[in-house]
Amino acid sequence: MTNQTAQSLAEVARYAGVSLSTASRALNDAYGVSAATRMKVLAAASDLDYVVSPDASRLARGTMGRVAVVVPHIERWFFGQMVSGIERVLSAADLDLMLYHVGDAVDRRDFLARLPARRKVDAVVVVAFPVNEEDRARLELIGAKIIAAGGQSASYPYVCIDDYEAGRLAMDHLLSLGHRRIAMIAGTDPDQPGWPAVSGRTRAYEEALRETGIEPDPSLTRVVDWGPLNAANAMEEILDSTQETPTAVFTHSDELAFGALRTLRRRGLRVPEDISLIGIDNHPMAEVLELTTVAQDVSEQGAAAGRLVLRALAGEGSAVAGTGEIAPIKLVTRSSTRKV
Amino acid sequence: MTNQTAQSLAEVARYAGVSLSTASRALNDAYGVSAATRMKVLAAASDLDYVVSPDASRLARGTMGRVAVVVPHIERWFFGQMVSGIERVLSAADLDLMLYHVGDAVDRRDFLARLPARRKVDAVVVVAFPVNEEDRARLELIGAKIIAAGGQSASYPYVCIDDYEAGRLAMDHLLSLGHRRIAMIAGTDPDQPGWPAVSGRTRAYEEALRETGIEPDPSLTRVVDWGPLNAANAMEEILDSTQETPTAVFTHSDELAFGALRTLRRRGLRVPEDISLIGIDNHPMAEVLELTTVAQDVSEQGAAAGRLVLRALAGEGSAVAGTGEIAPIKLVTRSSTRKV
DNA sequence: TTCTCTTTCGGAAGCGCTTCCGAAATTGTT
DNA sequence: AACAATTTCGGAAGCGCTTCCGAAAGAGAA
Repeated sequence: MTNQTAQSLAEVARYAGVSLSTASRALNDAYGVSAATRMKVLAAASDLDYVVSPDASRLARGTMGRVAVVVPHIERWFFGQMVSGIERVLSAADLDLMLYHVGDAVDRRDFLARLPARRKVDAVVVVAFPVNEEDRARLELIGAKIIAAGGQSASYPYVCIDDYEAGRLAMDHLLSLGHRRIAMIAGTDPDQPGWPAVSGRTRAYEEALRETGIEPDPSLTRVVDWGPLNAANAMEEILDSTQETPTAVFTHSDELAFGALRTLRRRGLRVPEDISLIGIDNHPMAEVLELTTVAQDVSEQGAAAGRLVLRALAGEGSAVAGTGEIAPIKLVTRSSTRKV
Repeated sequence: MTNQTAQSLAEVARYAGVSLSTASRALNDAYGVSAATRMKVLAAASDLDYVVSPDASRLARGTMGRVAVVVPHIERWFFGQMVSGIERVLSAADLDLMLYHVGDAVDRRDFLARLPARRKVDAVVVVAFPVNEEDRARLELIGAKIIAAGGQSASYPYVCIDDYEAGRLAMDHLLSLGHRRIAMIAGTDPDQPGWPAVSGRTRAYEEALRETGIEPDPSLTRVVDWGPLNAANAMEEILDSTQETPTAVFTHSDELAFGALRTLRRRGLRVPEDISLIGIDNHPMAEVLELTTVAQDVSEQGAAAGRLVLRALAGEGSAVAGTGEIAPIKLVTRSSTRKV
């Protein structure tokens, strides 16, 4: 029974003995076609192993059924989690996800100059990545909704954590353990010039200290590109540049903490006996390395972003500019921190 | 100068004062249209901020310009790297990448039942993930090329490492350091039933031992789902179930090694003083944790897979079934292994 | 200057589908 | 049984583009 495959609706219609339009209706509308003929068409379609060409369908219908997801780094944990969450809800909604890697400023320019005008997508999700007013305007002009994930925005709906709160959770934890001399390794992305240079996490560090009556010591602070090795170097610098070793280190992310951890171990400093260490993320390796951290569910944030897309496409008012979701965070105490 | 945007080629043609067909040719063919008129059209297009609708273009042309990338886990390092490499070459070739997450067998069934028939893509790259003969046939029927990444296949082009070789590199390293009592933590994916149960890495373990005159001891071996924590447990089991502690541990991946490392540390076993540890991958954390490993460049494998796609689409004979690329691997010696 | 050979361009068909519109068939009403 | 109200279905236009084909225009040859 090698039943041939139908490549077009026309073939199915002919096979079913109805007109093209009726066949189309049977497959979609479901109205204006009798149950009997619908069955006939459906049977024919199944017989011929036919499925509509979504492209032609959309061309005629005028919608895309696709959403772009733009990430600055595909390979990092955070972005993988995010994409995974987004994919989950988009695929459930039968939307296709087109992945775009936009590394540096050049890429970004290129991407925004091309995709938008190409009207290939109904929406674009930008992950931890800024879109300026002009680009936003262009995108909206062609009817593409914008959603931000992993970063706040006044111009479009977003989902992210409260970076300041996350920082405070970490810092307050250290302070409550009695730590006073606390170093910080801050993460930054040189390729994202538009991104707020000083994140809420840094602000949290400074304010938490000041509220405890401590003036932040610049020699205890380093700003590095995300990545464990950079943090490892920063940790060395910090240890070298100060006479009095800090009793705790707050890093902007777990991956930075891992790097710091390496340096500490190499220097013979035990964690947490000699020095406490805390990160942010709850990266899977954090559990393995017993790192105390501020947990966030990135995959779930991705899912939330996906839901924002769905709402925006449905034209619901709830997905308007500035409407954001703040994802929950939570201190996860492991054995990398202890009383001073 | 709020120049309005053109939504269709027709508008551009009118604006440029040429016919629709001429405008189309000016934008594509580049043949059969004089330089002067081409300039006119190009100027008009630029004036009106116009870009062709790739969908309509493809509908008319009959090609998709898209390739599906199917991964069982988006969020893991390996897959992130792979996708990142694929994306790099596809986007350079102006192909869109549609990402599909296919977790378990149900997803797989669903995916293969839908996408193929939907003729949405020109090719599909399956990452570390089996496609049976029937599915392959269906995909080819609709003209979609298949490429495998991170796994071998007799039915379509692939790119992967030689797992056996990788395992041998690791095992031979340990053996050459004098280790004789070597444990193994093997990785497996319960959601990938079609995947070879016993990978080349396991075979390498056994053969390397036997060649040295050692009969593999089952109590020194565990097979776990990928993920550090599982490996941590496996490591505990191994330590518990044997009187004589192994002098070295070979894990199928670095992430498994990380988990094993945790257990070893907790048990007070020093690496490498008391026990040597080796993995496969050269995961970024391996450098941080000083793990000796067998390095592979996964991103580059992704890029290679992308190139295979390009060749397959170009109809080149070099991308035929079974034609594979074996990516290079290399032992990276760090301080987690030493002479026994 | 007249007649070919090219080159350049417009017309029109068609990609596979949706959907408006009106004709035919069916059902209900009196 | 005759007529109106529905329902079901086919015809055809059109989504935005590509491309074949042939006409018009320009260039070259005689």
